[in-house]
Amino acid sequence: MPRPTKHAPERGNARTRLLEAARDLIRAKGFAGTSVDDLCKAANVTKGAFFHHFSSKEALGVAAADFWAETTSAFFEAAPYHGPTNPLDRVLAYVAFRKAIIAGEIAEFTCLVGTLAQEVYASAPDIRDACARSMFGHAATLEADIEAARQARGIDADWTAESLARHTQTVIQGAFVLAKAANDPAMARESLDHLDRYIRHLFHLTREHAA
Amino acid sequence: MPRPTKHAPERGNARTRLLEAARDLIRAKGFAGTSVDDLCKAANVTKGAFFHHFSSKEALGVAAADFWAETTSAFFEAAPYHGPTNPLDRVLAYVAFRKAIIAGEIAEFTCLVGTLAQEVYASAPDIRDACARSMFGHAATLEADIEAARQARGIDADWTAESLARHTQTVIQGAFVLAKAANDPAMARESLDHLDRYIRHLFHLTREHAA
DNA sequence: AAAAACACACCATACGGTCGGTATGTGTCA
DNA sequence: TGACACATACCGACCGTATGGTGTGTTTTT
Repeated sequence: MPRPTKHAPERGNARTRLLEAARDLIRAKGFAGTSVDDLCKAANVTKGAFFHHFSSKEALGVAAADFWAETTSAFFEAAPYHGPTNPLDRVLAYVAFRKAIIAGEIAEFTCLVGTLAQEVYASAPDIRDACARSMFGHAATLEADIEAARQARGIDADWTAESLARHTQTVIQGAFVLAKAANDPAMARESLDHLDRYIRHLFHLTREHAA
Repeated sequence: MPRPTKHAPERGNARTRLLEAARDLIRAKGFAGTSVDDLCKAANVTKGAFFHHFSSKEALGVAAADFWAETTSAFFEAAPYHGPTNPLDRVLAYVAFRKAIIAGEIAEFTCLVGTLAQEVYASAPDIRDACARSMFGHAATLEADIEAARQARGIDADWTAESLARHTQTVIQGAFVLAKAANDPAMARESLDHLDRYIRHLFHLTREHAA
């Protein structure tokens, strides 16, 4: 038994709890709109702990983006869309999966690094770059399947796998913006249908083809 | 001659100058990251003038979104993409125009209401709704041409003009997010090429078709 | 014993907002 | 036409609080 002491929150994971609080609060209120005190309250730690683990609020922003990259990587690696043996089917399954997880509270399915980058791209280059690493790193995980599908189906494309992979992220990020403006997740799902249709067109698929 | 007085900035347009400052500063630093003092300094007015014209900072946010809606409406109405006689050509010309104006400083070509909505959608519903009006109002200006093109070309679509019009905005908003993260406008233009290709596919156009 | 992981009181400043006052335009009526 | 009343536009000092950040001390782990 780990012998809990007088302190209710377990010691040694304040950093993680702060990063989780950052992930949730920043998605709901933005970076500048989330104060250090807010984060400490949500993580159930004091300011001392905060500045013990992060040299500044901006440093937490960088760490939060890195944390997002790690957790989402693990999440998508474990996701079911890798199942199909056909590369193109995996790509379409990815889009379907992204659509499927757009449900519930907006703050819970939207993207931390998209929000963060849009807000601080000019005032906090370190955070922006961490966001870029997460976003484009995730896009890169799609490239191999897209390229394999392109060659397998002999598509003479005037686009690259890299470019199409990035475009999927464009649509997803834009879908989040419209969903927030309309306060309606359906607005985001709608655009993922267009993305699905676009990819099928690129690969000369009929709409009946099952993903 | 209007007889200028001892005051350097002309009297009577403080409100407009504040809205212009808001448009520029919020796009660069975000809403929460822009203070009332920042706005006053940029507009060359005092706080007294600010709170004379706006009851609160949030009220300014709403007014800035409305101001954006007005100015962009005028801008797009006067834009050259309305030239072609063919509705589909006008739609493609719109996409080309949107691509063409993505150049220079990021803060200067990105969308105020997209940034604003993404940041305050949960904490300031009034601002969010004003952003939605601007964004979806603009999208609606494309619907007629899309629908006309669909009928003219006899497309049996499983999508609506309304939905495709919104999707163009999704791609544009997402393109801005990626451009900010990568700190590179080319990242945004790239996705507009995919949007152009998608629309051509939807309408069974060959790539050679000139817009 | 030493280092890491906190807690907490405290600080300087920046923030949104208020308030009393002044300058400028505008309508009205003799 | 001019004088007065009134409204609008704007100024700038001030207020209470929230903010990011610090310093010192205490607890827990190694």
